[in-house]
Amino acid sequence: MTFREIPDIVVGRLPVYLRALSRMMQEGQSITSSKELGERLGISSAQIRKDLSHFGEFGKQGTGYQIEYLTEQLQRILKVNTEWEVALVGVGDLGHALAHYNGFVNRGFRISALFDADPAKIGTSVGELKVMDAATMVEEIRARGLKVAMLAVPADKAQTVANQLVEAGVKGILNYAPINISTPDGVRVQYIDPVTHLQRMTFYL
Amino acid sequence: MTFREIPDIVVGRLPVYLRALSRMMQEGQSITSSKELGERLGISSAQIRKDLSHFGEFGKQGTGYQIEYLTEQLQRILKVNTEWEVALVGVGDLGHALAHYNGFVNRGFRISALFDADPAKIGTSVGELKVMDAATMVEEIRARGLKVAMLAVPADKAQTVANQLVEAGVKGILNYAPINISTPDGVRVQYIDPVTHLQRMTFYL
DNA sequence: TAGATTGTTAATCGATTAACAATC
DNA sequence: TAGATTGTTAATCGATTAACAATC
Repeated sequence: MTFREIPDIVVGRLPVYLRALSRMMQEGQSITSSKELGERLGISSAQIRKDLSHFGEFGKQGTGYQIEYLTEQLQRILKVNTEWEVALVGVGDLGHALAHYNGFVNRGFRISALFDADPAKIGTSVGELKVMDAATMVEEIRARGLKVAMLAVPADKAQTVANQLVEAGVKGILNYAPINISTPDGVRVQYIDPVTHLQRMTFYL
Repeated sequence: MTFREIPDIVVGRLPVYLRALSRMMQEGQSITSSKELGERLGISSAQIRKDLSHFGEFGKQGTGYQIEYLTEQLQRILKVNTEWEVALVGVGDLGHALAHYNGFVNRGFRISALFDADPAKIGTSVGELKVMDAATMVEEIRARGLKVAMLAVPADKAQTVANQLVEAGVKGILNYAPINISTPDGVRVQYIDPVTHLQRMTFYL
């Protein structure tokens, strides 16, 4: 029952459950079952029940799950019941799109600092934020106590910037650069590379 | 040895291998080993050898793998040795960023058609492409024979547009909308939702 | 040759599923 | 009560790893 024993693959499915539950709630539904949720997601009902059982008992026999209650519990488990302030490094096209993205709202994250090394970009405004000089990044992130960052810099800068983020105390990095980066134990990295996803599909075509 | 027997999880790692190999090649390296590649990626050397063994024998005992040769083979296996033309639906901030993204080059993909339903966007230029009316999408995609599409529309439009893409003959959809979509057998969907990735990290913080 | 590394087998490990008692 | 669905156990299934003969 301690966190260490929870398989990472289970943790990875919780956000997907959470997203589907939020959707159901938006649609006015108040109760669901592992069967219904599974059908929506293409996952077996047994797996959903098993996954949830790692964390406690959230349902009721014969009835299912109160969507609002289960949502709250999953948010608590994933620690997204409060809002994490996120640093965004690299304010190119992708960085702009992320800075304007309104999909973070109510899902536990808010971009609160922008950094770029390009003098032409430093000081400009993107949404409500001003782009700060990457040279001040370590200091700034540390002072604000930011623990999560998104990396949207070119591939050949990614490892260097990642090292700085680690130095600044960041513990989770969402890496948009199409390159693997290495970090010390205790620092998590997630990758978003559209091409790897596309290549995974073309195999089957 | 037929494709049906290859585990999907293995297919999912091939693009990662390919990316690392390209990087090594860029760095002027010409030979690598499963050990070295594994260390770069945080994967065991045995797993890399096992994964590759599903498709053939690409290395040489005592030496390792010729990076150029292995790259070619992986490109062929993933069918990215030629360029896929990709339709992009939804030309908001994210769509713009994707349209301008130069990371597709030499990795098997090229965006060749943009669609949006917003009259204010239809006819405008993004890069070298003109935004087309979403109303003509099914026809246009079918006529061009496009098989791959990226979906960057709001969540509440995603399923409807996905249905149209399927109707148009698309077999692979990269979905940026934060919602699960359902498609018939034979149509693959991959998801990119930054928030699910972030939530997966905060669990451990 | 000596050293290194592959491809593959068998063992281990872990994840998924089926089934069902408990119970709402 | 009858029907439905949970949480959990045990069985099944699949993926990873360790080990090593083959051989460059």
